[in-house]
Amino acid sequence: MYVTSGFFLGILSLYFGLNSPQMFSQATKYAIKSVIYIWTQSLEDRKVGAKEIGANIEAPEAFTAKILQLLTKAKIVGSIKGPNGGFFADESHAKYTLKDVVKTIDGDQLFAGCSLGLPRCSEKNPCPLHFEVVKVRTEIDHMLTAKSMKQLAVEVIKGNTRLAELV
Amino acid sequence: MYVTSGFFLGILSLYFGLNSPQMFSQATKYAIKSVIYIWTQSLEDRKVGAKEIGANIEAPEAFTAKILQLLTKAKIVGSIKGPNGGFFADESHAKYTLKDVVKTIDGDQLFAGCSLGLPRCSEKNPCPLHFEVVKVRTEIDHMLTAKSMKQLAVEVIKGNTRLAELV
DNA sequence: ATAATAAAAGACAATTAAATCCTTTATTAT
DNA sequence: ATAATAAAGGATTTAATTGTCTTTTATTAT
Repeated sequence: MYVTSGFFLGILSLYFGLNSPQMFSQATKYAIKSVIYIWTQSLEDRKVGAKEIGANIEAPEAFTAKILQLLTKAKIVGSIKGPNGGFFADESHAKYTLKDVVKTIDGDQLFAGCSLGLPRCSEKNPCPLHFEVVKVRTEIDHMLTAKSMKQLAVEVIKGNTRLAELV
Repeated sequence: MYVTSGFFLGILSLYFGLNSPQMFSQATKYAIKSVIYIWTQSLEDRKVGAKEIGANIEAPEAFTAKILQLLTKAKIVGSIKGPNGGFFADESHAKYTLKDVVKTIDGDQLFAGCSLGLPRCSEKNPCPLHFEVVKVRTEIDHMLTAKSMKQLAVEVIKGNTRLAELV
């Protein structure tokens, strides 16, 4: 009796299950870290390029550059082309919070709409999770609006929090 | 002067941005609704097939069947093959909550790990969101453990909540 | 025993998100 | 003006998630 050619295929078979949906998309995580990093540098009067940002937040440079385009278009940070250019933030950007960043990249589905996907879920017509989700969203809203991106950067500068692994 | 062939391509150009990460993956949403639906029927002593489940929770049948396999393997519901078979839930399944369902399909990344992806994020070494995320997760944990799947089904039977659109 | 039923399992296709690469545009220093 | 720099824009690739289809296995009624 011979071992069939399909023997090893079983090992490679795709395990369905074990996804990993998290609070934020990967793109939003990079966006949050990028904006905070830009602020840490702008508070010391340095403009930064996509390459430097990617390196400091441990994110792929090209993908980070795409995300920076969206953040710039949304006016959450500023950018200047050419030599001595780069991304920066100043007082005109000081009002923005995590919520603005998250909405720019992921949209508002973390805050709005039924968590089970029912089109007409409401107080009067709730899904099984409706009222508990309202409470969770209250906390999410607080998390995303409590501090400005600038304030979050100050904490990083102080060494109280960090954007990447320590070496 | 002629309109170039690429004219309409611009319209089709991919907008980067506007993703939609939500609290739960689509698979988990179907899983939650499936288990609650199975319970509503089991409480009236009916076993149900994947086809009926898919129809009643407004989910694709074949995909729902895959999810049911995982739920069955995790012993969150029971199943019996063959004529008069189907999915069901009884007192041996009465202890399970939303948290068990979510963990089975999505894993525990909604509750565990750094929301910004830092490998060694902790109280002593926190990311900028760490302490706020802890508070959000307390609420998420409450939402997912407050009631058993059976209790959620009772609310649906009573007409207090629902799993699909009303007609 | 046999046919019918329904879940389990596996392979595959489509869609969306993540990531990369190449070209164009704006700016600045020489 | 020209070369160098850096963001903006576009097209494409890769990977993960979502969704479908077909075959196999277990069970039950005839």
